[in-house]
Amino acid sequence: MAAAGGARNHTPVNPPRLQDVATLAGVSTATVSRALSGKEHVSARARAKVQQAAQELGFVVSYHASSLASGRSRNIGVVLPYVDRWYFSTVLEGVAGALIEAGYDLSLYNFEGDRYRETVLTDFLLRKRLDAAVAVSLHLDPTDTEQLFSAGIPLVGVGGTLVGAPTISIDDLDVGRRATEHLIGLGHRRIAHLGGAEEGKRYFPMSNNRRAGYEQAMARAGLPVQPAWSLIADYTFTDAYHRTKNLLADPIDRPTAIFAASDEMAAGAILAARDLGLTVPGNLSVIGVDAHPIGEAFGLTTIDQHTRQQGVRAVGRLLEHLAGENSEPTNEVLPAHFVVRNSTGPATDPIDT
Amino acid sequence: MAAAGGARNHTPVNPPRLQDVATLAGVSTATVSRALSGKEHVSARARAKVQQAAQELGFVVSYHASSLASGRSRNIGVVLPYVDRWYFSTVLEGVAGALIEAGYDLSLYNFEGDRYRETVLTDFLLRKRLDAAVAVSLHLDPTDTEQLFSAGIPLVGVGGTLVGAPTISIDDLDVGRRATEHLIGLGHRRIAHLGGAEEGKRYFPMSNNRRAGYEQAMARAGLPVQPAWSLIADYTFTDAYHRTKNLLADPIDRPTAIFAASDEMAAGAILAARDLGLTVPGNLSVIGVDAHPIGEAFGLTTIDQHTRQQGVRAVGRLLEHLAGENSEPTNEVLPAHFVVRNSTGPATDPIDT
DNA sequence: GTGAAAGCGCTAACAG
DNA sequence: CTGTTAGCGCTTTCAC
Repeated sequence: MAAAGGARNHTPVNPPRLQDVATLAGVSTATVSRALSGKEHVSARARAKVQQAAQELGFVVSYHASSLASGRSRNIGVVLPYVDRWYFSTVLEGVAGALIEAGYDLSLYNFEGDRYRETVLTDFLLRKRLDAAVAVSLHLDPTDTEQLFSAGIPLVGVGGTLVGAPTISIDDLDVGRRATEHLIGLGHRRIAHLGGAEEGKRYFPMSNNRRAGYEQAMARAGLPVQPAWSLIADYTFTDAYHRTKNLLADPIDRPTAIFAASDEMAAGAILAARDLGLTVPGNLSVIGVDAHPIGEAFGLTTIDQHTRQQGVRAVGRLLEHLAGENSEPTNEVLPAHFVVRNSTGPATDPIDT
Repeated sequence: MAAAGGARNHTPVNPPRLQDVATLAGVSTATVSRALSGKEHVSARARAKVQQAAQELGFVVSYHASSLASGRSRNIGVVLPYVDRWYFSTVLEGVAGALIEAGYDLSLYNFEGDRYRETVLTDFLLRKRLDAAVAVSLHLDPTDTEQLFSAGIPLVGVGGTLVGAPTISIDDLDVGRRATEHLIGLGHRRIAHLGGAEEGKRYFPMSNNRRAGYEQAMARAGLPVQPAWSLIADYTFTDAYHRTKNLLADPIDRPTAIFAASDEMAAGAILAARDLGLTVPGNLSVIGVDAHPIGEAFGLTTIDQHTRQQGVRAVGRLLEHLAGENSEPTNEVLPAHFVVRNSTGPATDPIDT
């Protein structure tokens, strides 16, 4: 038999059940249930009595019982590869806020890179406790998604494409192109790119697309893309700092501008330039992507991808899906905007003809 | 009646129930339940048959049913004021990892400052779906905690003290004192502090304690604490950058060293100094707290508070508590260590006699 | 060691 | 509009 319920370490009071409220209000449990969940077919009078009684008893429905009986749990899973990185924690803030507003609980599943990928997918996500899930910047095989779908868990993706599910993202190719064109428009011809790695099967092709946008813009302008100037970093400030320092070490043959795929990397690049005695944007222009708060102090020009909003919109899409609307597995593209500060300026280096 | 179960948007298969496994294995549901939850009193043979059958059917227990019947949900709540700030997201990573290892689900509750404080405390936490909760750097009134306790939700705090519950923290007073003494030991006498605000009732007195440690060290060394040099910032890089710039503007009357309560603020201070043409540590020494990854590129001297580990330990403590051990409401102090790089050096400014 | 059976607390037909 | 009544799928005594 189940535990008698009650507190585990203090005043062990038996929490009131729906039946208690019904008795006190002088109605049936069915009416209490309807009244409390805001359903139709309850007289104003009954509703009032029920609310009064529930209030008096300090009643809160048991989610387990409610979920078991109804098949819905008002609980959404959020699956991501990292939580201590800016992009992910910011999307998470957006998702969490939107979920609270909608009255949903949030179950967090962190892969920690690939470490818990299998465990989460196999042991956690399938326990039928989720109404749906949002996958942030994750690459899920059709096998993985199919498994979730057939467990009755609809999915919405953020940050790229996901087979068979609706997704929210920005146009990374376009972002890469616009950032590069901003630099080209300022007269730069020697432009390097600091992007992310492909990262196996874990990620959406975000990094690749921004890099492709860079290459496309360069090609259109008839500019060469030197392999040595197309760097791969791990999206951290420090890694970008070190790689940029090496990149800029040669005073004769160095770029006059850098397009970094994230603001943290862009800021690291700026610091590296300064440590080398170069001025920004005097000797080097730098543009990033994100509108990360650290960019302000660096005077960083960037493209705002409205990260938090991506999370908010993902929840919106999910709720629409749950309501049976807009559940086509299409990709919804969110806009991204320039934020021009002063890390980018006209190319002046005489070397750069 | 409840929904027939099954998928919501693809192949609507009825998920196997415990009964199905029992039938296939030729035993009773009671035996299946025992076997699958690793309990005693099951013959090796029965256990094997059950596991085989469960495997075959792809059976996963329904957490709602299981929780309702047992009163336990293997679900822990994590409550914090922000998730998009480094300290919190890093503690969260630690908590999430430890929880996955232990087979627990994680429900995330983000206050967003104070925005959802009431909502979370009132509407979400009390729904009897949590076995316990960890509160990260949160100030909870005895009223709040008592409410949780009597709802049967044990609590563990991280980052300070919490009335009536076990807590994990570092010794902030000591950290503040050691950081300041490091500076004093290098010969500095004009030392400023960049700390956080008291922030109403939301936070643990972390900021205050680090500041108190600073004041204590200064007093012991017979050094004056100028009010104008005891700055209050919001823990962000950018705010620290601006405040430090103002602080250092006066070339005659300015500090030769700064103790910042976080690495992000310390890094912002370093950038501000450089923008003013000052060298670090030549003209200004800076020390932070955190071991934030950004510190490396800045060569920042800091005190590592092993943030992730605080989260891991909190879960450890919680599991002990749930197992009935070590449930005294005591504070467990974790160590913090110096990481000396090159943002701190001997005081050389002639002004500083 | 194993099975029968009584719930856990709530929801949703269905009948009235 | 409201009450009655089956369950939702599992855990856990209790008897065998």
